[in-house]
Amino acid sequence: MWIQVRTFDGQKSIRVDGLSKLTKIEELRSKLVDPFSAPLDRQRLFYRGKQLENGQTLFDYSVGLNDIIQIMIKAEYIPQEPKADSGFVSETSDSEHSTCTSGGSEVVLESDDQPSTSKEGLAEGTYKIGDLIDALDLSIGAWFEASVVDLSKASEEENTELKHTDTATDVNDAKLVDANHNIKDENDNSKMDNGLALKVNGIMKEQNVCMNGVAVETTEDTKGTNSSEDIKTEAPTKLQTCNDGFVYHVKFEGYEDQGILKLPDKYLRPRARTMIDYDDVRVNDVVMVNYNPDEPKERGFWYDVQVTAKKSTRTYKEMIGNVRLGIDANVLKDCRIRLTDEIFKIEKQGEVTCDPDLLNGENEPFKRSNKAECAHCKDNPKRKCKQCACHKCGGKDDPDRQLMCDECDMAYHLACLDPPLEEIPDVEEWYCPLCKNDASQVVMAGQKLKHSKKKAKMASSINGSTRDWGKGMACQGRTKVCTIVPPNHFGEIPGIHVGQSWKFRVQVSEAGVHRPHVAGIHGREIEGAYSIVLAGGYEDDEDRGEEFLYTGSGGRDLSGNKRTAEQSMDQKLTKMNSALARNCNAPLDSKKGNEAKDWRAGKAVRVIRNSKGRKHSKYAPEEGNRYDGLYKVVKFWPETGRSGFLVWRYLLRRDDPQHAPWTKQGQKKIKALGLVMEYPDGYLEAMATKEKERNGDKDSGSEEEVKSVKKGQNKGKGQKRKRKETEEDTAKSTPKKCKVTIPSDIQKLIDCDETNKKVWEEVAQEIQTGKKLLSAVEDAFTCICCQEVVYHPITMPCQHNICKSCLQRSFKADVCQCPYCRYDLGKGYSMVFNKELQVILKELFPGYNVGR
DNA sequence: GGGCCCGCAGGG
DNA sequence: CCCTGCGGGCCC
Repeated sequence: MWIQVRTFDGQKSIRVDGLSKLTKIEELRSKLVDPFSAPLDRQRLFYRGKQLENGQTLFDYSVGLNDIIQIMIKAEYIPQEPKADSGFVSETSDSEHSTCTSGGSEVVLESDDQPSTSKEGLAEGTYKIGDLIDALDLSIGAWFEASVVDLSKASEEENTELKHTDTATDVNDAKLVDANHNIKDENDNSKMDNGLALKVNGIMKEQNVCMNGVAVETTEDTKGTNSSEDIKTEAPTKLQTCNDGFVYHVKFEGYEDQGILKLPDKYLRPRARTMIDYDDVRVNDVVMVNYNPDEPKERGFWYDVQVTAKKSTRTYKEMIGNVRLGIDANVLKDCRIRLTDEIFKIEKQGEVTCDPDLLNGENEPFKRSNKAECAHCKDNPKRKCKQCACHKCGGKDDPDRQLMCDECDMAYHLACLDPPLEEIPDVEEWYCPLCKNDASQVVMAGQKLKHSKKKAKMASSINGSTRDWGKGMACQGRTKVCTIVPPNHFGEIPGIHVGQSWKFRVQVSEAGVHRPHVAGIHGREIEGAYSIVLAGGYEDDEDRGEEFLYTGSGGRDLSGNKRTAEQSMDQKLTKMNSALARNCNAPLDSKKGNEAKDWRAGKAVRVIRNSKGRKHSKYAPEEGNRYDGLYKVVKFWPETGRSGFLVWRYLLRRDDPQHAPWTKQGQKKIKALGLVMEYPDGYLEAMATKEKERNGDKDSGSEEEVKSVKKGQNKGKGQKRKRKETEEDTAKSTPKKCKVTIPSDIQKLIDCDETNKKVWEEVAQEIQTGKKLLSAVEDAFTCICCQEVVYHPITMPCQHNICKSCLQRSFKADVCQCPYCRYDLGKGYSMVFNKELQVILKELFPGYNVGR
């Protein structure tokens, strides 16, 4: 086995050969000393977030074949003269100061509510304490109902910066849902908002960032408020927000728990109270409406909008307008306002009263409703909601008795927890059952691994044997998974050609051709068998190439952790044996077996032949495993096998338009496609180093050989090499006419299409001499069904190129499968028809619904 | 060359 | 969770 070791910066990466799963970490380290110039004690190794410790094995950490281990090389310790001032002081003071001052506002957590010392003689402010106003939320630019709770003379600092006081300071409060839940919800919302970073009230700390963009930095332009002269007197570089020299301490209605915000008069105005009828709104009017920039059909927040158009029918009224995000330049153009039953006049300061006493009775402002905080339950207090209330029971009762998770922010009733809690726990952080890591499973750096339940149950740990599992592929797992088709896919795998071969069974599994590593039949009892491997594992097999007799599985005693054994009991038609029988187009008879009348109508089985079958079969490949195409089960029956025990036997017959690999045409195609044995990544290199070690350095020829084999490994490369050879050949024999290379498709046709070979050679020549345009033949393919050459094939979603006439002849719209490989085009999984195919299918089958 | 026996992945 | 298995490498 081999793995990759890479430095953290990715600069250096090496392959380490000669490992086994049971290799100890210290042994691995010794192999890294030279390549990384890293002494043993300075190596730190990491895999999947764990630091590898001496004494453990690669298997303990589940390190697999070709996996990457990261190496960190510790710096050499050089004792230094201690310095007098080691950055201690600057570190703490720095972080204290810089927090929360990012935008135009500052969040200040005051532990005790200090009364303002400068309150006397402040009655001349624009607003009075207790005034009912609308206040602008700077982060989203919407107006909220608020009231003035205090005011103070703007200091020099406050004249330029907004200040915010948060009253929720109790440590326990931070844990309580009531105090924090809203914040969480809004955070979630803001994630979804497209760059608008919409949040309620700009009160959370994070919002300082948002404020930057929306309001504060654009205060030079003050067209939205009263006295612009004041501003002009100020130095242009300094941000000016206070017009009357006061800052108002404002409480937002419905968001009281989020504290008091200090705002200048510019961001305040008398509470909206006058509803305007839709019909009275004129174009160019500026009014306040409810709008949701993210979900225009839903309720949102209250924004000022300049109406640009009105559209109405008998039943529906809407306005088009430019929504102002705040009082400054940011505008959302041409928004459709649908909530036209609620349009408010924008009140001007000084023209109306803000005094709550005077606003009583008929004058009392209409309570406006905002966007629901919980998108799930729309804030319906009667509805249970596991998103905004207890995540266990959904109950909204007892908010004080709910705990919020510090990871997912979901709330839980103390009583809903298992075990239930009596009190809010006195801990820094609390994690809900879904987020909490099992502390017993966490491995700290330097700690030994916790033994896993799974590994404890394995044979190796039970019998305590010290036997090594080998340095090869015997105990390796997959390094890739086939996702092109589901595991229960019948028929051909797109992209896999007849004749393609793999050295190891695990690779065949990775390719999706035959998934089990050891088992001969892959299938499901009630569905059928998808693939089988012929490897001469059962003595009753008989291989005649186009047809063969296969033996079912079972009837063996596998005790002692064995994978194979001699027949020692009768086989049964269950599990995989039953699966294979179901491929036969005949009812399942588990006593006598059955035979298909129309054998081709059965389900196709992919057949893989393994080199081990060579003992009895001349059709087996020389090396590894070869995909031989699709076969059908003609009949199945029970019989007494050579062992004297009953075995189930199956007759399979080839039914695949692709030529078998042992035929002349098959061979040609394999050659043309450049198919060569595939080895696992790094395998050949590992073999080469092994060989080198065995021979010493005297024989370097073997390595060369390996390299040349590897070059041909990749199909593409093999093809290229082939093409290059032809080019060179032609260059030698005929004078060079043109530098244009023959397109690979044409080359393929020259190689495979015996009957039209001359035609294709002519075409190739025409291309090379510039007589024919490349684009005209780029689309030339052989139809996978009739093998005719077609210029514009129909490419099925399974990548098969099929000519129009073949598709027309064999495609069944009601079955909806690729006529060649029976790839399910419609029902099984989400396959998307390309446009070209859609058009063609519609043309061929007028009633067929291709658009899904 | 034959015996031994392991993880891994798949299905039930 | 348990049962199954037409691999594969190493030791004798």
